[in-house]
Amino acid sequence: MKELLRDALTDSLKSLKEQYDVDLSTIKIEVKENKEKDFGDFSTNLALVLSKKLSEQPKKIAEILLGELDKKEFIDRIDIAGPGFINFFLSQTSRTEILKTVNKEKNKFGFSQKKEFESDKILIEYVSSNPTGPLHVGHGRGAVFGSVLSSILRATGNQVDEEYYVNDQGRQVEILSLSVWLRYLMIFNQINLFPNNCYQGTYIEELAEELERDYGEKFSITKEIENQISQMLQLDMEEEALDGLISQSKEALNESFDEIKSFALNRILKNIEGDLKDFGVKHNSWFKESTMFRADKDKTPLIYKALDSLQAKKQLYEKDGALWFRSTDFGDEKDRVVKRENGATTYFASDIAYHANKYDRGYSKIINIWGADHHGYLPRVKAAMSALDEDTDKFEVVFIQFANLIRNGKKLSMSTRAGEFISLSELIEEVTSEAARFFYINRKGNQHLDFDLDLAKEQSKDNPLYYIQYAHARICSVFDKLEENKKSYKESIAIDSLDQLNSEQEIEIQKLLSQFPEVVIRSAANYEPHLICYYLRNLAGTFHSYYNNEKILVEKESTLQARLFLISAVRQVVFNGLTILGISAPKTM
RNA sequence: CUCCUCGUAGCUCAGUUGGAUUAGAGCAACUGCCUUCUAAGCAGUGGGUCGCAGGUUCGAGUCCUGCCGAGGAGGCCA
Repeated sequence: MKELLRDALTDSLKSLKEQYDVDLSTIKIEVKENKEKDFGDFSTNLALVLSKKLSEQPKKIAEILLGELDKKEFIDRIDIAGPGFINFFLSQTSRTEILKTVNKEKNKFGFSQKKEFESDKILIEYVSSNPTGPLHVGHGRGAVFGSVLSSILRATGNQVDEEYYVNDQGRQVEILSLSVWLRYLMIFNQINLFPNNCYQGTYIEELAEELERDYGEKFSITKEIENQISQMLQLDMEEEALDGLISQSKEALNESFDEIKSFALNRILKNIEGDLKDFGVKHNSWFKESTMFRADKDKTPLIYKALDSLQAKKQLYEKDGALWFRSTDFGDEKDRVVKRENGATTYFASDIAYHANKYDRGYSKIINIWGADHHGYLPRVKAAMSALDEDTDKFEVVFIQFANLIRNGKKLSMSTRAGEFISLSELIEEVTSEAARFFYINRKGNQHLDFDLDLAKEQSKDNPLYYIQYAHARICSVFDKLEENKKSYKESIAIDSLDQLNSEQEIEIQKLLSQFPEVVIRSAANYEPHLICYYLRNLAGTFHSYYNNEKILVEKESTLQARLFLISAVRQVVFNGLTILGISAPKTM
């Protein structure tokens, strides 16, 4: 409908151009929906925008435009109001068009295909938590956000890949391996002390037990090494001492250290993947940091390839024995180390190579979902991409704020350090996966979120998810009742009876339905999934109100069929919206 | 100290990319509505100097600057 109005305005703009001889090609025609029904269904501020360019009174321009606007059949009336707004009043038949559209497009309504441009190939990287422990509630919000955003971007006609970047390299993973091994040795009573800066969770002990079950005594040690290790062990160790212990362990175990490492990593990753699956989150690609260090088919490993090309562009220099990247030349606050004095590359170096690889894979958009605590990290990654002559406009990062869990009106405190965290799987078990998804996404991502556990479990109108799902169930139930009454729904009669739908609420519902495609597009363009939640809440509310006000199963056949047609469109749109959010639309509740 | 995100009703938050007498929801508070298609719901009432001060223009909750306040970030950690 908006399109039709815009087309009509474009035509009248052309003739205006002839009169004034001014270039109007840059003018953007905006057609807006009105909230106040006294002002009509739609309006445009075109005359106001033009007034400066033409140095003419807006009202006069509006009149000229209006004169040029042929009275289209879908328009009932056109007014000029206020300082120069042009208001359009739609005819009754054009309003009900939307119902036919929904009825025709069904599951596809609100989903668009891109015509003018080729669809974008988009990579979304999200979650990417370190594989050193199970996912906790802190990861939940980013997980749902990424998964719903992917779904929204697909709904608007793009091809989307969802990727998890696995940091299976570096110190944290070595501490993990060490932690598992030490717990394992404790099973054999070879040591009896566990350092505080090793990983504390009970899952480490479980991994150690599994290790013992699968490998028996394979990783136990001689008395001599036992003494060496015990001597180094302290409850409170310096970080350096811990590194010493890691090298000592590597020496004692040789290749077996890597065996423990990959055992622990695989178990934890499997666990993470399972938790995500239970949460309705599925990545189709798992990119391991370690793959960038492999020299496949005599090719230079990706990490060195990236560093070499920075080197070739003279963006690296040596200082204090380390290798630095001139990120300040590209707007970063200070230069960053890519290779340490000890020869090891940094995490940042991996990230440079990883992001360069994303570009190499030919994506037209590269989106990262990061926790808000990483925001200081963005300038250096951007700097690196600029230095490599990549188009940084393709690269976008969405920062997600942390969520507080609220129970009995009080914040739950969490400390990762002491292993006191609520795991994601515990949360899902408590409130169900769907409620968790909805509550995480029901807020702008860059906003702090209070997640009220009690509310998420509540089955009443206060819980927006139940309220929305209930609208769907209610409509289904009306159709069930219809059959019980030995009546049936006949679309052909309905389509001929749409003139029955002209109460205020019926018009309001049709307006809302026609907004759905725009809401999806807007939430895709701005990366704002919460808009869909708010939209559905709104639609459900309008329906519940209508339901209470007007009996649907009435005697008069034309009215009955028309109302059924209307609510079945509502049901379809609620269903489509929930589908995008990855949430089910139950038939009964 | 520098940089990010933010500040809207008692609480939790929206606000269609700068639009129209009257800035919207939901909680919470008060008042009504079940012999009826699900009351798991609906209708109504009260509640605001959009943090403060300037600026940009026909027009600002929305854009710019400066203050005030909240949270976060600034490692040869990942």
